[in-house]
Amino acid sequence: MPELPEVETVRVQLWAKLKNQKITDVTILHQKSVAHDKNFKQKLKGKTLSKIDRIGKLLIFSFKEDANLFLLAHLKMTGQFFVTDRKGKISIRGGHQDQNTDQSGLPSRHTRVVIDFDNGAKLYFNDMRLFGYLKLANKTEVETAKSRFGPEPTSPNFDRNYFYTGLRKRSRSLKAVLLDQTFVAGLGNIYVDEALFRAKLLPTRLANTLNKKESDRLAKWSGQVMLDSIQNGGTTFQSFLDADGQKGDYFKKLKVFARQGKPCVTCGTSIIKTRVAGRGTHYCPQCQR
DNA sequence: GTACTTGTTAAACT
DNA sequence: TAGTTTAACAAGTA
Repeated sequence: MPELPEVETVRVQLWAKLKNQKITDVTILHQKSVAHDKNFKQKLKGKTLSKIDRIGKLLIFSFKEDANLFLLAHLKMTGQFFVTDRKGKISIRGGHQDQNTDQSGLPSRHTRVVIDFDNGAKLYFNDMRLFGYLKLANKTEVETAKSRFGPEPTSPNFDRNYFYTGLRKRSRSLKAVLLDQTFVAGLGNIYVDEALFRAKLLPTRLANTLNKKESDRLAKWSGQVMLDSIQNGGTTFQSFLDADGQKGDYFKKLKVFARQGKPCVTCGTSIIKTRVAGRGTHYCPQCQR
């Protein structure tokens, strides 16, 4: 489940391998993965990659030849990018690990799109469950897509008053509110649980019951857990692999996620796993209130 | 065969 | 109108 830190890690690595490279060919193996766009290949061929941006968990590719053409990429649950070099050797794996790829090489049975570049690199988009997508968009559509994202808690300019005001007018659980990308962008199931543990707040706590101090604590940790993860190359969980097939290191630092039944690192109480806002949720019943 | 997994959105609801 | 809830998507694992 790639969240902001994993997507950011992938963004940096893709740019390192593909910057200013021209697309020489596109192979679509599954139409759904390109939003059923019949002109996908024709529009991309011959375009030179000039930038890769990210907002929340969405990647936005720009091209030198056409300022009104963008490629939006979302990995959703099981999307993953691979890049191979001229010799076919894998130089990037990022996103959700596809067990099959290790055995059968590329393209694997979950490869949905292949993009060839003129330096001999190939970009593979694998997506087992087909939730992810590569989608072409114009400037207006990109602006619309961007407008649906709230601010990122990782930003140094993240506004704690906006956060507090937003919490006060929401009657849902903290878990649901933090997962809402229109309120704050970038957190997914893993980092929501981790941020709540560090802020000592229960996932079931209703957002409008927090005081300013608690809100500030949650704002701080929401950003900090993701920044820490980026520093460690993302989280590997069934799973995320980064450049050169390296596993993200952050998994080792998770304090509650996937630790149900294990002792809380702070107080030793058994970590609980339950369901909140329709999602698997982990917390310490002693430390979090 | 059944339950369960998750990011996002559309639709129905208050 | 805006916030909330739920189903749906999809295919794999336990």
